Amino acid sequence: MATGRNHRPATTRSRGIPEATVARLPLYLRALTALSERSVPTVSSEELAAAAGVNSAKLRKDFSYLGSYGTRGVGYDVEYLVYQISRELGLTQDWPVVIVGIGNLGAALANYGGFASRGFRVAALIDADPSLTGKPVAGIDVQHTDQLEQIIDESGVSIGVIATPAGSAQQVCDRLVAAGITSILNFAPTVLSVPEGVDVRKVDLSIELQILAFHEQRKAGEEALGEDETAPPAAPPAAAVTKRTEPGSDGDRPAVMPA
Amino acid sequence: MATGRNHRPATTRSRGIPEATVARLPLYLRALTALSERSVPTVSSEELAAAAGVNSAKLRKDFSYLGSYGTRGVGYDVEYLVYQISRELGLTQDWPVVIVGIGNLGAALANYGGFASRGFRVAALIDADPSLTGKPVAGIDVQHTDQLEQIIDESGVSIGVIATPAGSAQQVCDRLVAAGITSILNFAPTVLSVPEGVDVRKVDLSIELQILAFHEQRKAGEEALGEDETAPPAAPPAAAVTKRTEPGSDGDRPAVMPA
DNA sequence: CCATCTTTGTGCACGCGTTCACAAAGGCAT
DNA sequence: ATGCCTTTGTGAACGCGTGCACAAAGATGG
Repeated sequence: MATGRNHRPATTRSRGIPEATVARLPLYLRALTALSERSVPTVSSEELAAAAGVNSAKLRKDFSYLGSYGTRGVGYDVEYLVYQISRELGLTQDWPVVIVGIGNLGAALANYGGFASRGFRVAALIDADPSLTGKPVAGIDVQHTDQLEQIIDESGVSIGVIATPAGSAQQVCDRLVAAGITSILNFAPTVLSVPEGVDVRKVDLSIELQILAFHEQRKAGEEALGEDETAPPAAPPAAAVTKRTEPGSDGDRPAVMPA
Repeated sequence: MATGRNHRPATTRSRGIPEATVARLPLYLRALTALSERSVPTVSSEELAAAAGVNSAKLRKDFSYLGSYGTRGVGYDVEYLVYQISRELGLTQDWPVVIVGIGNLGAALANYGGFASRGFRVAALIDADPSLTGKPVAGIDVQHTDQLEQIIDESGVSIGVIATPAGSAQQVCDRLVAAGITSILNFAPTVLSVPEGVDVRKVDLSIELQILAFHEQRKAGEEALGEDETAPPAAPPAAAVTKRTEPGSDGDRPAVMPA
């Protein structure tokens, strides 16, 4: 089995900044950017917290990890804070990104305008389908998987986006890592196995919907109480379960992949 | 200010099941489905944990919240577990879903085959652009925003997906909620404000990339140690910051929206 | 029927994250 | 200059989540 890697404590305090705080910095940055565009000079923690959708105490503690950038009695200087957070997140430099798997989702990602504005630049598009090779998507010619290593080597990208079917994801991942990629954003519904030192973040629409369904069911169950909620459908070892998923119809493509 | 809502403890133990466990159930379900398709009858917690990318102790504890579905010395019956988790997540019933905002992403979502296999059915597509009205996307005719309330009322959906630009998101959200939607998956880069009882989950590609960039920067900084890492760029109140984001270019559209 | 071996289920401890509450700090008006 | 008022920054408490480690349970072979 090719698993067992990719398990760090998940609490790696990178330079003393808690992971939970890092995950919220982009939220603050977005809210601050909006304020900046409206030429608002300063904000209080209360206002900014409301705009970011978090607790004000949490926000202040988050900022305290970055340093004392506020002024008591006044608040935070918007422009200065934008810069500080941008710098902390590493957004003051340019991050070339390669997208592998130019299906419906990959194409959508390539067209995403929010990349450039945050310092992310789509450096290359790669797909295994020969019929796509050479065709422009979002103004960039799609290149064939065969040249993956060469492309990464030449463009010097360190962040890869995987938007391939699940079946190819691990293979693509391995090649990306071997070619020098150290950060991967994975849209394929698979658990990727990577060596230590490589970061993987995953986005899975299906999972989010399932979590919503859980809460939705709970809400419905509370209203119409007294349903046949607790009725064991079959014997534990007996396996006469209505399978909803016919083989091959799912778990094969990432969220948002076309047919 | 129209904020201050949408803040529940985030630790709502729905029926005793921790939120963190609920978030992992879809992972287990996916791994189990794969095993089921390979006709594997039983799995141990160790094997399944490896396939799902989690700790085996964590997995056992997660399952313990659902009940004692395993057999000591043997493991878990795959089919039975698939059913139990599906039932717990509410996937044994059909969940009609409405997608609002048929841009590049919305269209990609509409084409996503993983919906149906998990019990999610795209009931309607809605967009504000009149030129899209009536045109089929993924076999479904796009309908105009004017009919939003009517559509939701007739189709009886309870889950809505927002893939509109950020500027329209809150307005769309309000209308969805008013029409009876109680669960929202938000792709727009905005903090949605919803009344109590409505669940919102957000997916933001830009945020994920920024988190990756942070770690990537940290990795690079550790290698090339001794950089001018700690060099305050400007005075705090002075605001001569190189703004990377020109107004309107960002924060206006959800991740994966076309131009 | 008994012994052995595997694997579950969980009690317990630990650590991170969140929140409260308040003292310190700075602006501002008088 | 002085006092008041606002807001930050943080010490401390609490709660959830995670992982260890082991006892209980059941299957399996003799």
